[in-house]
Amino acid sequence: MESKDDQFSEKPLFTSLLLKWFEQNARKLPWKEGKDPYQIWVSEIILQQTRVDQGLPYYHRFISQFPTIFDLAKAHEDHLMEVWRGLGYYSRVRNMQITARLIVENYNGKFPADRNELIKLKGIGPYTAAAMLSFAFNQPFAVVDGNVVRVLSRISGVKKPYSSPEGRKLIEQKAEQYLDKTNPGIYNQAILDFGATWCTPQKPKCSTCFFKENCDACKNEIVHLLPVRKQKLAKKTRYFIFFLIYDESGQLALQKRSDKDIWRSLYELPQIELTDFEENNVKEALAGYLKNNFNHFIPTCHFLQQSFQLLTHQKINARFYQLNGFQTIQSAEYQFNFVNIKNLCKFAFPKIIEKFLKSINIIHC
DNA sequence: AACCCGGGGAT
DNA sequence: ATCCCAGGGTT
Repeated sequence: MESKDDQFSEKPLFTSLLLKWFEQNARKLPWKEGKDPYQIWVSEIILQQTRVDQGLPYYHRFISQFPTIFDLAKAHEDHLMEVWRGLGYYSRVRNMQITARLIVENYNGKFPADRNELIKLKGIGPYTAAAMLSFAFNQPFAVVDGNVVRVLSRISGVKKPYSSPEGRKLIEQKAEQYLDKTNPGIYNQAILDFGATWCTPQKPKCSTCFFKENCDACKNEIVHLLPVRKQKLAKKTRYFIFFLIYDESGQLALQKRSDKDIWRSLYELPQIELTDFEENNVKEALAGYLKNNFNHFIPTCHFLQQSFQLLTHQKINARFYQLNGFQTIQSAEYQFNFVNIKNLCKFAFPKIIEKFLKSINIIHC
């Protein structure tokens, strides 16, 4: 009686309040019903980077198609993909079958209750291992997923991104500190449900939160700023000038891009890259290019058009010029090749090049 | 450490 | 459009 109270009061305040919150607010989810490691594993893999609402119907279908790990191990790949279709991240299900076969072969169909063993399995990383160990085997491992990072960042005011070594250390330390080691499964479920339904990314329910008096982010009114995400690299802006060059027989000059940069191994027009499109800079670059590459007979140079392309990490500015009066005899050491424009369809171009070639009506595919 | 994998819901 | 989701594998 007294020991029970002592035990309760020894828990961190956050832990006690979270467990109390969970008593009233637990989500009912099918994989919480039993403690079958196989079903828990299936649910955790499905829920990687996937919302519960989205994954739920897939979970039911998966379990009905592959009720045991033996069914999964001997399933045909087409059947797997049919069940997984539309869920995304398809390597998840391929890795599942690799792991299922290994578990059947080496472990008689039963997952080992050992983190060092689980973590070796395809598709099981730190999160999924902790989830399986705590949910199925009641071992004291704290889950750390997007929900947990958000909750802990806010209540503890962690301003380092989880992706940084310092941020990761802080969060993992807090996760370990708050974990209820006597009931790790319950605690982990609680913090996941709390993150998913209360301490949400947008519009968290701070005004009715059990922890608002103690939450660092809430007290300092920086909830909306946490967690700090890894800074996306600023979009680099690049400036290319592409040259449309025909030889005497009407063939077009192309060159292949290197393996290092964007558009690797695609084809493009002969090109120079500038630091900007400031007028004098462009003039100098053009003059230099013509002088260095066509020193016996300088072609004339006409501006055709300008265009833009937005990539994930880069903003591309492109200008296109046509060079007239090119003479093949001087081309021996050029890095580009001349291609019959009838064959242009065979080459893979960056979107911005393809768009240009279509705009001047020399490819149609 | 950076990049890749993906469809979908919320804003 | 952008963010983010019960992350993990590869290079």
